[in-house]
Amino acid sequence: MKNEEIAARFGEIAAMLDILGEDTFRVLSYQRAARQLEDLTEDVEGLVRQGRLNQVPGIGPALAEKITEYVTTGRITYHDELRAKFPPGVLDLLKVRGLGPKKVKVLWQQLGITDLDTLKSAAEKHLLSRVKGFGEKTEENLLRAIAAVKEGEARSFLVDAARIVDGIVERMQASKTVERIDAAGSFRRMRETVGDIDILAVAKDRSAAGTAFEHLPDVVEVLASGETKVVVRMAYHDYEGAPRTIQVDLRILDPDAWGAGLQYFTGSKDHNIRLRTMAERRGLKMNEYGMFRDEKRVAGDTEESMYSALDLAWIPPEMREDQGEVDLAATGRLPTLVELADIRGDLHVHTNATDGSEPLEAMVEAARRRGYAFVGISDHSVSATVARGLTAEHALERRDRVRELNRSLKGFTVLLGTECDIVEAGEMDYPDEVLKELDYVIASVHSRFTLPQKEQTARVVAAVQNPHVDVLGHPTTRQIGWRGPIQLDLDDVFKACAKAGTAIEVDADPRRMDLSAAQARAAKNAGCTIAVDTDSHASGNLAWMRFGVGTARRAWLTPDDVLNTWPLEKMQAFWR
DNA sequence: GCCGTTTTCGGCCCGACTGTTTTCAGTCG
Repeated sequence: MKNEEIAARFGEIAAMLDILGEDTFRVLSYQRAARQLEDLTEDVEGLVRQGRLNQVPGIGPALAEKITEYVTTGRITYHDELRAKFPPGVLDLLKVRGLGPKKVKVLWQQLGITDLDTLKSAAEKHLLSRVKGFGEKTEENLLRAIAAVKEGEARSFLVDAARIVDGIVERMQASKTVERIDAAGSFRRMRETVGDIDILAVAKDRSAAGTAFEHLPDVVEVLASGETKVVVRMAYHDYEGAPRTIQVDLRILDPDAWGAGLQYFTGSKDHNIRLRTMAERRGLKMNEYGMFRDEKRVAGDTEESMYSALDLAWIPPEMREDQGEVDLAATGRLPTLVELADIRGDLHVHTNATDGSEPLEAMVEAARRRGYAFVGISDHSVSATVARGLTAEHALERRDRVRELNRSLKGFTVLLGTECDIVEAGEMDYPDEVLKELDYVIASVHSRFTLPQKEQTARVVAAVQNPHVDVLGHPTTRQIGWRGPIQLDLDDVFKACAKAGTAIEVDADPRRMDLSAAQARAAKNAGCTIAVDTDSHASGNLAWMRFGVGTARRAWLTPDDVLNTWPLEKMQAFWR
């Protein structure tokens, strides 16, 4: 998909225009288009072919032309021309917290600073404070911010954000300074990673709440501290144990503006812009304090009241990305999204027979305690040597153990499956005689990641067409922050899955989130059934289901679309 | 740059906070 490549170029164009001092609204147009391209469910190349680019909100004639140019020639002349005006490194300066286009321009054109290292030494030598608009405090702040950029202030995994949110909510409640507290922002929308955390609170004594927030354990820096807003950086260890930091914003709201604030700070930006435009046409004014007709507030205590003032049904946060959800809400056609409570079981679970850390019985018990009706055990096949994959004999050996468990468990079913490697050109790692003895088969790519798109696609399509294969596991194999996706024509894969009756997975491992929400939505539109799994390697990982469901909701999936919400018999019939 | 059931031109979200300023520009979300 060239969507991301074009989005990245539009982002750069926006940054360069911004530094050059061009019209802000042109800059915003490029930024908006970049966001839309990132979230697009369709391959932009297809849209170009079908002449449907103008259907994408925020893409007009000028941007459509640039997209078409990139798709046909692999470059955007306008982008190249702008780039030629900028020394390499200047755009990196924008990543520094506190540096925007205006200041970067001054640094570059007045001081000749074009990269982070030069900026650092200039700040250390106090060369910056000689320039108008820069002072001693700015130099100090910049040095800290440069260090943060160099440490790779990456976005945080959803699972880590959830733990941080829970900790903050618990401690702030214990401090007795807040009457109400909850998280908004991209966390509430369940984006696969979050850049910062937005916490909203209602407090009688605002400054007491702010002070309590600033003094939470793990706060390493207070970035801003005002009457209604406090911003801090917090240290944490990610779910794999690596030390990291994340920015957390606290907004303090009036009780009767709770819904308005929740709506406003949940976003997304584009969703809110669309609502504000609607409000304006109705002679209403909409902001984080409420919905107003002239000076009179007509809504704001609940989110529902805000949407209702615009004659809209309440829109689930996961759908608020300006992808057509507002139209559906206006006409009462919003889908009933899948919920965590709809999930009847988890189909992607490993044990210590391969690379999991706990025995089969422990994983079964943990799944049972979650209230599931079934769990599928899917250990690796023989070719997965790093994961100590099972030989065919060992894979089948456990059938008796599972039968025994199923006899002793009331109202709960253990399914014995496999996560079987797709080997070579799409053959399965186990022979058919072995696959047909198992309750179900997940087929996954764990090798030959660098095949060209044509071969890789043919390989995966061959695998999903195997009559014994029931689920395609983590289809793109991407791992956030580490490994990009394999080259796959997902449209072809989706078509093949839909035709063969093979489900396709949303793997909720925080690093995978594979399929992504946009891809899962495209899969649904292609007629695929989706399995939402955790790929658990320890019993604690089963809780990742919450984030898999979040991704499914971002993909607009209903319970009907999700295989593992179905009754066992229906699911097994689908497999046959 | 985009966009339109009052507009094909003239709008485009706007408030909070900081730092350096001495009344406000820049940044952020």
